[in-house]
Amino acid sequence: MTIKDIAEHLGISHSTVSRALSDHPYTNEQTKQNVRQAVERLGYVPNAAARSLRSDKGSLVGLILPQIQNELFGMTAEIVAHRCSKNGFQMMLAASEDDPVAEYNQVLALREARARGIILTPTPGLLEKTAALLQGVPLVQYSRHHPRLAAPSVSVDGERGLLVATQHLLQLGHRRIAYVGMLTDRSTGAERLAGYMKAHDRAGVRKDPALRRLGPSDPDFARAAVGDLLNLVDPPTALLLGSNALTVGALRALRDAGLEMPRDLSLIGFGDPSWYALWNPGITTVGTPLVEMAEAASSALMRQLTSLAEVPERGNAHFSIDATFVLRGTTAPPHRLRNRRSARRTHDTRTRRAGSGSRPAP
Amino acid sequence: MTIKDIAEHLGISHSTVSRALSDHPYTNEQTKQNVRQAVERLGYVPNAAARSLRSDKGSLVGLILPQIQNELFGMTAEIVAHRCSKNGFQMMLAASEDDPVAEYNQVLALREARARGIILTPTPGLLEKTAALLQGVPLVQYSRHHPRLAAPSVSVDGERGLLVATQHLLQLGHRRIAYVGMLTDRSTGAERLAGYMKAHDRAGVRKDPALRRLGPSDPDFARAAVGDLLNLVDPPTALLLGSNALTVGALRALRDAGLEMPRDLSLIGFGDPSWYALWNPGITTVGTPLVEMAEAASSALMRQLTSLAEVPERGNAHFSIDATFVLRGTTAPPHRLRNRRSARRTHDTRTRRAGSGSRPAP
DNA sequence: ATGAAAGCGCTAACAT
DNA sequence: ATGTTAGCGCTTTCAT
Repeated sequence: MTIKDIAEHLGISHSTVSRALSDHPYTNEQTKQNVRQAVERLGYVPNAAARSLRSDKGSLVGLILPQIQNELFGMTAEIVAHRCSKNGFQMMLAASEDDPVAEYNQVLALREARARGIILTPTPGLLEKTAALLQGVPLVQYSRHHPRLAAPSVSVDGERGLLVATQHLLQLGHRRIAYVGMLTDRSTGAERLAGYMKAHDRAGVRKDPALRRLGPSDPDFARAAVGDLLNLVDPPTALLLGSNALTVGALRALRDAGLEMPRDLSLIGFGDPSWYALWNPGITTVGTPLVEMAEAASSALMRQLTSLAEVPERGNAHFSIDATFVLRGTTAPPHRLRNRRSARRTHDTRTRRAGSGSRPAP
Repeated sequence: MTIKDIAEHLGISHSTVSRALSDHPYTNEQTKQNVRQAVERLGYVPNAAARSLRSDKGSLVGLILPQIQNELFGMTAEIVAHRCSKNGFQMMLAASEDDPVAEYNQVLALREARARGIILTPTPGLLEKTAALLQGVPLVQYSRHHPRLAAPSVSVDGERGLLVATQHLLQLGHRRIAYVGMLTDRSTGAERLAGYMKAHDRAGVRKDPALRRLGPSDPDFARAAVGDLLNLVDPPTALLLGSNALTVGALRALRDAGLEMPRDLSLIGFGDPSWYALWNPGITTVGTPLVEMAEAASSALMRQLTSLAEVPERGNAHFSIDATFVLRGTTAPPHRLRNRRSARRTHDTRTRRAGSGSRPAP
């Protein structure tokens, strides 16, 4: 079923059909009716390929995320999709699974489909040819940023987030605070670790390297690392996690060890999936404001796409969204300092902002 | 940058370039080298629209899910995407948010892009024109099925799942078992309720309509419904949930009421996100075997796409995947029957199959 | 207000 | 082995 079939069926020319369908001003109203009716009856569906070939009116926007089975990225995808369709774009989602080759293929597919713009969470090992492919395409880096990519980025301020979280523990009296986080090849891993370190430096507290465990953002890694930390001669009194997945693993290790929080150990998680609040006691955490981040990324891309300038400014505008420190029930003064049981908190859902950072224009 | 530019640059014809790029057998090896080099240097990226216009070799497959911010559908998307790319297809994901109009637009976009096949979780209010648009397209219904769609479906056997769960509670001695589930306009809602009912009938236990609350699959609905149930003159001793979202809401209501499980109330959730097992005590639940379901749906679609038959059989093959009954710590005999504390279970991760159902060929 | 015709970038006969 | 040519379905001048 093509535009020509419709034309033939109606005994008119195919260009008239095209005009009728695109609501061209100088077209007979009656003809429009006839065409619309025929389209309906014959079940004609326009061919997007032909259209975008002729007039470069493609409306595809690509979103490449490391994984989507995770509440964080799932929600991101939903929000970005929403924002795209509200602006007349069609979003295409792909999962790179942190594999640079898969990432390359996805970027290639998007470029072949002449995507108008891309939002990408770059893998640490981003291929050189991928970066080349991305040249000149409206791009926004999401959640992570790669040095090779000269494009604006939107990410959570992990340094401040972990700084505030660590300070909270230090203030409670903890001196042996463990950190299980991601490797520093990811920008996020490096930043979060830096926050943890900085808090110690500022407070003049000695940092024990044995208390830092860096690895992949995988529950199993955290489970092993935490199990290991608990067996130390001088074990930590508090534990900080560097990602959502790592928090899950830590929780598992703690359950295996039969430890109770915050009695035996204080814990601050990362991310804030809905079940953290449901946990008993609620999990104190460094939350990532998903909605704000996704909105900011969408805005940043839309700004590039609708930019009046011929060459949209792809400057290194890095938007840093503040993390949210959510104080719940898994933190308390270390065992040896708690002499009054009454000091223990229960379900506290107070929330406060962890410092102030730059914010993108709405 | 087009194929013509490359040809001009090399002083050859554009068809030679095309052949070189597609590795045509009768092509000079040297020419191939030259072309590949020029492509690299000039940064040529093929135009997917032009290609699919000429030779209907589109490789797009659509996946339309109600929401993706949920672990269930997120994982599904990931698995389907994986299976697609392994078979040379490119997956495009869209979220309908259970809005029939959004659903229509997504199906239309997919049809316009000449998608080769679609996997869809139909909304209950599927539009007639959406069904018309889906005519003749390789289609698989996922997780839910709509009577208007004559296409194979893959879904979890919610009836058996809830039957087994209810029987478990009845065997423990519960006689007042509440069920908070989805409305019966969704096929899943109707089936799960049916399982709950059937278990009562088989055991000859009276069903109290006041103990059944049906509504949207929304945590807030469940929270209110459960709060209400607990205030009954003769409150339930056990609670069954009909979806993941509803389970979250129920947990919230129970926490608000300060109730402890399974001491004050037995609970069986639905779905099995990773944190159910981490909960203290572990949440007994009717699990949905995501991986199996997603694999089955992918297979069902791939079978249609690679079918040798001219007209692929779009018969009503409904694949029903068995639910998994996961026995953990939130179920116990009702209060009045438990006279020995020792009967209480802790973290039990034993798993068993809830009956046997048909299974698609691998 | 409508028809005729050109051309978007590519592939695939058909020539050479 | 390579060049020439004809479309794929559509939009968009340019005539009429």
